[in-house]
Amino acid sequence: MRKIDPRNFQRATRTTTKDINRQIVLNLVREYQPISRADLARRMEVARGIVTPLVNELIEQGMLVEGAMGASARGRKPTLLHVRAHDRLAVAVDVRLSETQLMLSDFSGRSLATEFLPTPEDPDELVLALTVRIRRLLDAHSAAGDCEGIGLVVPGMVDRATGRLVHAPTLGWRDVDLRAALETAVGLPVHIERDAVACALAQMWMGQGVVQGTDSFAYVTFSDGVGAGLVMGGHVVRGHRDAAGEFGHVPLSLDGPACLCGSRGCWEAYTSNPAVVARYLGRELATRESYAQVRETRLTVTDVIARARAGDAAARSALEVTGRYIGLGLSAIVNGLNPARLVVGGEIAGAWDLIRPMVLQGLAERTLTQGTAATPVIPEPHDPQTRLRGAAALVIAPLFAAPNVG
Amino acid sequence: MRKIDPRNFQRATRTTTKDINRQIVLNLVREYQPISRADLARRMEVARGIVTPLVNELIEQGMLVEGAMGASARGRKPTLLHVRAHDRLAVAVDVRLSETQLMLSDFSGRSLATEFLPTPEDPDELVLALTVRIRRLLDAHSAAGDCEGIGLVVPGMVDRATGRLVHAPTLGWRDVDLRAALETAVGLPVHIERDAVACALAQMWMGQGVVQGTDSFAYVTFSDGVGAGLVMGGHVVRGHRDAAGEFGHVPLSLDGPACLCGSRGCWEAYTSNPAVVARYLGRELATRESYAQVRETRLTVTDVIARARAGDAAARSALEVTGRYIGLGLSAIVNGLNPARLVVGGEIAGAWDLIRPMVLQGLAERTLTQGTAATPVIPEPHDPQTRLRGAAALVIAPLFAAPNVG
DNA sequence: CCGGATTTGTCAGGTTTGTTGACAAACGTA
DNA sequence: TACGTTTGTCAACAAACCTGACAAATCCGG
Repeated sequence: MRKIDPRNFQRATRTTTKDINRQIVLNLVREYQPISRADLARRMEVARGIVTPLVNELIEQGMLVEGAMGASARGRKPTLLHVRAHDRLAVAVDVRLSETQLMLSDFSGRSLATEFLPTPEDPDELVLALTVRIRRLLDAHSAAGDCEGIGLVVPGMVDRATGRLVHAPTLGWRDVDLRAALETAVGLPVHIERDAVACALAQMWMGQGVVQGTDSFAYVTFSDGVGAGLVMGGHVVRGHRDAAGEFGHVPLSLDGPACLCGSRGCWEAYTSNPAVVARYLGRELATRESYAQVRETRLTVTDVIARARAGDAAARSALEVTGRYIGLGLSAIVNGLNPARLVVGGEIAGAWDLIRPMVLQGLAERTLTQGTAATPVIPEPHDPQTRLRGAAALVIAPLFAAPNVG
Repeated sequence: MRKIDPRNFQRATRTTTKDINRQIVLNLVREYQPISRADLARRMEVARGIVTPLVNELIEQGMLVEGAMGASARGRKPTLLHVRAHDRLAVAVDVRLSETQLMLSDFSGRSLATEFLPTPEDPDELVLALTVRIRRLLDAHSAAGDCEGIGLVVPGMVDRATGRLVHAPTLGWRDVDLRAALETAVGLPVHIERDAVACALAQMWMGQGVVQGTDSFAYVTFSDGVGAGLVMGGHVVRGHRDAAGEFGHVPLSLDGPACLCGSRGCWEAYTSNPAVVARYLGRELATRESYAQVRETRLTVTDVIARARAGDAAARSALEVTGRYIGLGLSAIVNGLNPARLVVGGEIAGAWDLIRPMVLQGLAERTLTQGTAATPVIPEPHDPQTRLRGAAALVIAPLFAAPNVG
């Protein structure tokens, strides 16, 4: 039940009905392909005569293609429809502190090529390096299809209206206009988004089905920082200034370990990758400097997980304690938003078998009802593809989204 | 940008365009009344010929009425349109531990009559008592118009699909089918909702403008418990099982004061009414029993506020400390959802002048950016009308909401 | 007092859709 | 080969937006 904003509404025109139905057809094909016109009509509960012009328009637009003839027990064989995906390309870029990844992807999410480069310290250099590599990538695969846009995933806050990267704490960048710079350099539309939101989009649009059938979930990433991408009622929740999802800074304790945000006792200060390593080392994250000291050990969460699997009791215990804190923090999301599912990403998700009981215990400790305590928590083992798929989704998803009216 | 759920979509029919535009007209009249057809056409950027049939349909439905002739500098005078409100009634019911309030309201939110009764311990008795009083109320005001429904606000979790009250901790009720019982007894449609959500609806639909022009805000109530009603993108966020908004149980400290939910250190345990009184009395809420002891003193937050105003330093200090905790907890909502505004309701909002600086300090302490730290916090001094207006909105709002398609 | 200018509300005709029902094409089977 | 079944298309109708014209109502200057 949405209120119509009398200052900012979208009037329905003569073509609105068709726009809506065309988009429904498109999404049905995407979901059930290969599928015939007659099948579409049955799923939409309309006569076949309505579907035909919608499909033809989508074919003309280049969104759908006709494929082979299908099988049928009796009667005329249907011509099957597919989403046109294999000759439409998107460049996905994932900027992280450790490295920047590029992927050339088709519209089904299939990867055609991947590249890595060290992330430069200066954002201008990044734009330069990306431009060169994207051009080379597109030249090398020009036969594969046309590229329709670039999706750029960044570890920090974004202003969608202007496309500026407002603040990326791990990179130390502030107020950089990445979108405009890359758009003019490459000559393709650029979509920029925060990493956790992109991961949520990846689940929503290119996922393997763990959030299928749900219209609300939260994707929580544990990495250098902790953040969430939120989907409620089929909508991505971005908040008033695109700052929603920073659950990493809900307090677990007002005077707990120091957090890089400047506060103390944030969930992130208990569960981020440096926090896990510090816990394993028996060090306290009492000051900001202690983060640098932990980093200097060059020990990673992946190392800690490997040692735990090798029988290191201290590593195992550090992970289990972390698991409980993860569950405790998840309870804030569950109590506050009541999503149908929680998806947990990041390196620590690779140790799910080790931490699962503690996560669920922590979650149950602070949730209010049995129903919310039973919210399924699904690990997504660390997979660089997720963020890249999210980056591709930035280009692809808008073409499939519902038109907004009312 | 919403994804169309291929398993649960709403196809557009021949009348969808008109349905959307009719609802837009209705909302424009509601916002700008009195307003002429020609003005509506200008605001919608369509020809006047499109507006006329939409308006006539709404008049026929009984949603609009024509009023007096308007003034005009030159040319023919317009006939002004109004939302038909003064002869359409709704019964608003607010169930609280201390007492249950009834209001007979017209569709503009104007109160025709108010009644109070002590809340019975048994839900069946409540239905009985409500039935008698609602019938009497409607008989007494039968000349004022027809009643179109009952809005029921309860202090607890609700299952909207079945209309059952799942759990109301302060009342000690579990799994009560209030809606069905009241519907059959009175013979009018009953809409049931959690109190914080109803308060958010009151702001959204019948508010005095503090959230006008924003499509996202959180209404946070501080009373026996602490809860929030969330509105994001014009939508009320209810979550997967109508349990969203329970921010009262985000932890401020994992081993803080005991909370009635069974956990420790919840925001609620620092900021609820009993917590404020306990703070003033210098008592710790270490166990569940301590809540009963605090209640036995019969001291209320209103008393504490009065004493603070009278110069009681301990009272003043208790309120200020509470203010900081309120701000600290609000930061979780701001970081997690980034609403455009926060509205604070409950008794403590009546002491806003005393606590404001501490609330803002607490909020700024834990928010990530200047932008989010500057989220406006608007007090709504305790006003029993808010919840009752929210109850009325449960009946009224669905008639004005946007049709859902796509 | 009258004609022109202006604004409002309505209406007829054109266009674009959904909707309905009919029909040819394609296919398997008796 | 005849028949039933299924698919895809098309024509006729209805419902909505859209356009442009027009009558009604009002003010104002002469």
